[in-house]
Amino acid sequence: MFSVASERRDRYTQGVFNSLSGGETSLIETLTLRSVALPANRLLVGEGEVGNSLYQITHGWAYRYRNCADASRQILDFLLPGELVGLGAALLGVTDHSVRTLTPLRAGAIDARLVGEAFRAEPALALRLGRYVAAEAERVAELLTMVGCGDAVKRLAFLMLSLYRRQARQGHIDPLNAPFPLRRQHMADALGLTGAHINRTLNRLRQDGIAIVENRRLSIRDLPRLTALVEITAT
Amino acid sequence: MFSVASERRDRYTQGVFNSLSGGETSLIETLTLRSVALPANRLLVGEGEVGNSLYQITHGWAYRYRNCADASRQILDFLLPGELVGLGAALLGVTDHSVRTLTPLRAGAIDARLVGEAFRAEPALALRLGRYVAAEAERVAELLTMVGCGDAVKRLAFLMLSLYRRQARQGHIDPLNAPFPLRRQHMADALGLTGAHINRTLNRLRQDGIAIVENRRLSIRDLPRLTALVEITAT
DNA sequence: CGTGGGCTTGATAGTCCTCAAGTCGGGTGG
DNA sequence: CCACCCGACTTGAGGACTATCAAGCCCACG
Repeated sequence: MFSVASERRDRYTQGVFNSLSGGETSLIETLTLRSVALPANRLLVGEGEVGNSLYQITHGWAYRYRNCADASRQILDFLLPGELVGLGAALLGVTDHSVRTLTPLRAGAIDARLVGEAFRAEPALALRLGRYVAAEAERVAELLTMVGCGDAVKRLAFLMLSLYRRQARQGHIDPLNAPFPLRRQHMADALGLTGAHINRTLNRLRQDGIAIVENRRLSIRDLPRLTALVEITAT
Repeated sequence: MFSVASERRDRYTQGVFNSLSGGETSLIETLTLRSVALPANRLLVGEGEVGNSLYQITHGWAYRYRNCADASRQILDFLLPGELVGLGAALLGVTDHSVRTLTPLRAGAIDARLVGEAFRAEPALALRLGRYVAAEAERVAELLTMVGCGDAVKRLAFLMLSLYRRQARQGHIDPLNAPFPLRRQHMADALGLTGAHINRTLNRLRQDGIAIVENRRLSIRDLPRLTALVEITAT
């Protein structure tokens, strides 16, 4: 007897809830509330909410960001299928950032009490959640490093590689035709650049035969050189 | 009967281990190994270590950073007395960044098994650790936002305010004479600027009567304007 | 078929970097 | 106690990278 929710979990939750014990699984199932579906570019979690909203993405991408000044924002991380939204908020009690859908998105809403329950009664699950938070922090630190130390080419190469690898880790992905649903402005907001300059930089990467972004897909033409751009290049 | 370790903890651990239950306290005491003392500018944790090293700082400051290219690095966070070093590494099993002392430093080394034990047997302590990791991630996200969206003045104002507030939260600090042991190069590496430009920007803040950094101390002359620089300023 | 949003591209300007030389201060060894 | 020395700081000139602004284009959508 499988619920719809558990089938979904089997297929998509490779990063967080895979291979759980029976108690953990039943706890999660008890606290999984409902499934939500949103179009692209919708607010999932608003900054400053006293969020009881915890989601696990089943289909589609989203991104976390903070508003800066008037019209500018900083994208902190992209969220892929299988990943959690709002775990940090559930732990700290407040959300300091917003989350918005990048593509049409489906997600399972989970009762935020899962977190408290996990720490109280399911140590293995709690540890998993802790590691998830640490891994997320890891990614933000990596992005900060690139924004702080790299020029436009290096930052963009990093973003491409990073998103490609995260997808590849979950299953086979064609490097010549990987999903890459970011618009120019998303890349700009993630990397601390402008849309216009992103465009120029993409042109250069295309002309150099390194990578092409087209039609919301990424085609990596020269993985070694792309990797070299991220690892070696100074400014 | 108080051990040296527990006295230290009473006075300095306001962010992490304060007001613990008896079981938690005894667990920590069991796993607190020894005290270490280091001069300034020494490596505490090296990148790539399979770190069993978990510390709690008792005196002095340190900072986490990642090496970028050849000679450049990105400082991710500063670590103040009472805070933990190496918790992320203890959770994930690998360290992706280095930690270096900023001032002469004393710290208590804690057996990294504390983390596992906490999750297994002390849920309240585990939750506290989880929150600590989330708060640390929070700070990195905030720094990324400033580096991504702000000009030099805004970034520097943010850094001053952020470090001042973290100290003020732990006890009363004179805004006109707050500890600020960063060299130009540390500010540069944290904010994605160069030492030379940090210097010019500090000059402007001093000439505008907003803040002065001198002799490793920070003197905030106009807190409202300093705050406004961080919150309002666009470009 | 009109419209709007995203993309593209050019010209111009600004912020910040690079490089380099000179100053200052503190620590060390004689 | 003093001379020396090294690292940190300071300041200037020139240049690189990226932002800004603006206009035209293309496509998807209503």
